[in-house]
Amino acid sequence: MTTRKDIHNSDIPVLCQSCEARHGGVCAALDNHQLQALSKASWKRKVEPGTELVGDAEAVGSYSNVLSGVVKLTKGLSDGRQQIVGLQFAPDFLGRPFKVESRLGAEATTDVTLCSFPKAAVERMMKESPGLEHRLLQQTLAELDDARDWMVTLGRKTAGEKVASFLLLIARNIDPASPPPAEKTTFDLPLTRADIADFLGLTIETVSRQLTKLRADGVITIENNRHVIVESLERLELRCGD
Amino acid sequence: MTTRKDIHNSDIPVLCQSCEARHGGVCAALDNHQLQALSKASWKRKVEPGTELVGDAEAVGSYSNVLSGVVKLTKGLSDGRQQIVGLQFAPDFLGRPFKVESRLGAEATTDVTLCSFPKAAVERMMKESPGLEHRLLQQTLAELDDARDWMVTLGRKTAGEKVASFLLLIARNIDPASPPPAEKTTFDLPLTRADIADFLGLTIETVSRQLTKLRADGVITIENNRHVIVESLERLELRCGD
DNA sequence: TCGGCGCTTTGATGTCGATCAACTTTGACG
DNA sequence: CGTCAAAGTTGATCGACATCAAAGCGCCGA
Repeated sequence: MTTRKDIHNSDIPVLCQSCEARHGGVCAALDNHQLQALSKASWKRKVEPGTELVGDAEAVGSYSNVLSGVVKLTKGLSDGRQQIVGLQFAPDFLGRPFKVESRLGAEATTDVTLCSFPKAAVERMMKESPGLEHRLLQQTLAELDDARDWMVTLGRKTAGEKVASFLLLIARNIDPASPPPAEKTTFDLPLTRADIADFLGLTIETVSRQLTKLRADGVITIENNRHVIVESLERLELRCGD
Repeated sequence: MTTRKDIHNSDIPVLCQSCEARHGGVCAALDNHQLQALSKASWKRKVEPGTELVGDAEAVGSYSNVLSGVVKLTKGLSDGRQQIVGLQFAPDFLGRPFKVESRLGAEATTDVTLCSFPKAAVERMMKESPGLEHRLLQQTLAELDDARDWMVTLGRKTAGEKVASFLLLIARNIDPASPPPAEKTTFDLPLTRADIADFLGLTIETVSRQLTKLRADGVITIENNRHVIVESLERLELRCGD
C-alpha cells in the first residue's frame, strides 16, 4: 500500500491526496482512518469513451467515484429506443446501493477516471459511519432534483429550448474544479450528437439543426464539431424557457 | 396526548396504531419510544382535491406522510407550461430534507390524509437514529428510480404508450394495502385529464383520444369519466412499449 | 496524397400530436 | 327536473419534429 506507516492527522492515503471526491464527493464524509481502510481495497482506473461500466441488467460488485470525465446513464426500450436518464460528472458517486441489479446502463462518453471500491466495503463502512450515509442521501436528493428538472425539459420544452438547456447544463458542470461561469465560457462537448439526442428525446437531425440555429443567431460558436464557445450565457439562458 | 402511561412494548401511540406509514413508510424505522416522541409533535389532517400543500418556491416548516389519497408534485415554466414530476401515494414521505426552499409545488389531487411533523423534530430524530436516515435514503433511491423510468416515458414513448404506462402506474400504486394486481383490476383515476396531460407531457385532447382508443380496443372500460376497469392488464402492459 | 469510414450537416417530405373550435356529459344547486 | 359551469369528447386543420435521402468534413492508415 502506498501510505505512510505512522498514524498522524495528515496521514491521507496517497491515492486520495489529489482526489476530487475527497472534497465534493462521498469521501468527504470519511475521516483519515476510514479513508485509509477504504483506499486499501480501492483501485483507480482509466477508461476510454464507449466503455460500458455497468450493463443494463447486470449485477454490480463495486461502487465508484467519477474522478474525471463524463458517464452517461441509459435506459432502453425493448425495440431499441434509448433514453439517457442522467449524466455523472466528477466527483459524483456511481452505483445503486442496496440493490444487486442495476436496471441502468452506465457508459463512459469521454475519457473517464474512476476510483472503485468493492460493494461490501462501502456497505460495511456505511453501517459504521452515519456520516457516509448522510452524504449519500444528500447526493441522491440532488440527483432526484436534477432528474425532476430534466423531466420538465423532456415533457414540456421545445427542441430549441431542450438544446439550449443541454448546453447550459454542460457549461455549468463540465469543470468540477471551478464554480459555474457567469458570462462567457468554452468547453468540449462530452457527448456525440446521437447521445445528445438520446438525452433530449430528439433525433440527431433535430439536434444538429438547433445547434446550427444557435450558431446562426450568434449565441454560440462551434469548432471541430466538439468545441463550443458560448458567446453569451445570458442569451443562452433566455432560450431555455424557464 | 392520546397514549397510555405505562412503558410497554406494545405502547404504540393511538395516532399511529392504524397508520399505513408505520409499515411501508419512514415511521417503520422508529422504535416505540421514538414513535411516541414524534407523535407528540405531529398532527393529522384531511384536505380536499386542489389543496396546495407546498407552494412553488415556499419555505416549508414541516414534513408529512401521505396516509391516503394522491399528491402531485409539479414544476412550472415561466410561461405557464406545467409538468407533473411525481405522484406520491400512501405511505410516501413528503418533503425535501436539508433544504429550506422547495422548488416544487405539491397539491392534493384527491381527498388526502396527511400526518405532519415539524421539520426540526424530524431532523433531530434523524441525527439520533441512523435507521431513519437509512429509510429515507431507501425511499429517495426508489423515487429516483421512478423518476428515471418516467424520463424514458417522457422522452421516448408515443402518446399511446404514455397513456398506457400511466394507467399501469396507477393500477399498481393506487391501493397501498394490497400488492399490484395480476390480471383484471379497477380503480378511480386520481387525476383529471388536465393533470394526466401534465404528467405525460401531452395535451388533454390527446389524452382523451388515447383513452378512447384503449376503450375501443377493449383494453379498458370507463364509467363516469373517472372509474376505470382494466379488462386485461397483460394487454395494457403490451401497450407500454417496454 | 489518397481513399474510406464515421460523424455531422442540410434538404425534401411525412406524420404524430398540438391547436382551434364546436359539442356532449357530468355533477352541483336551485 | 332545469340550469349552469366545469370537465371531457370529437372533428378539422396546422405545425414541429421525425423520417428519408444525400452530401460535406474530419481523421486515420496505407
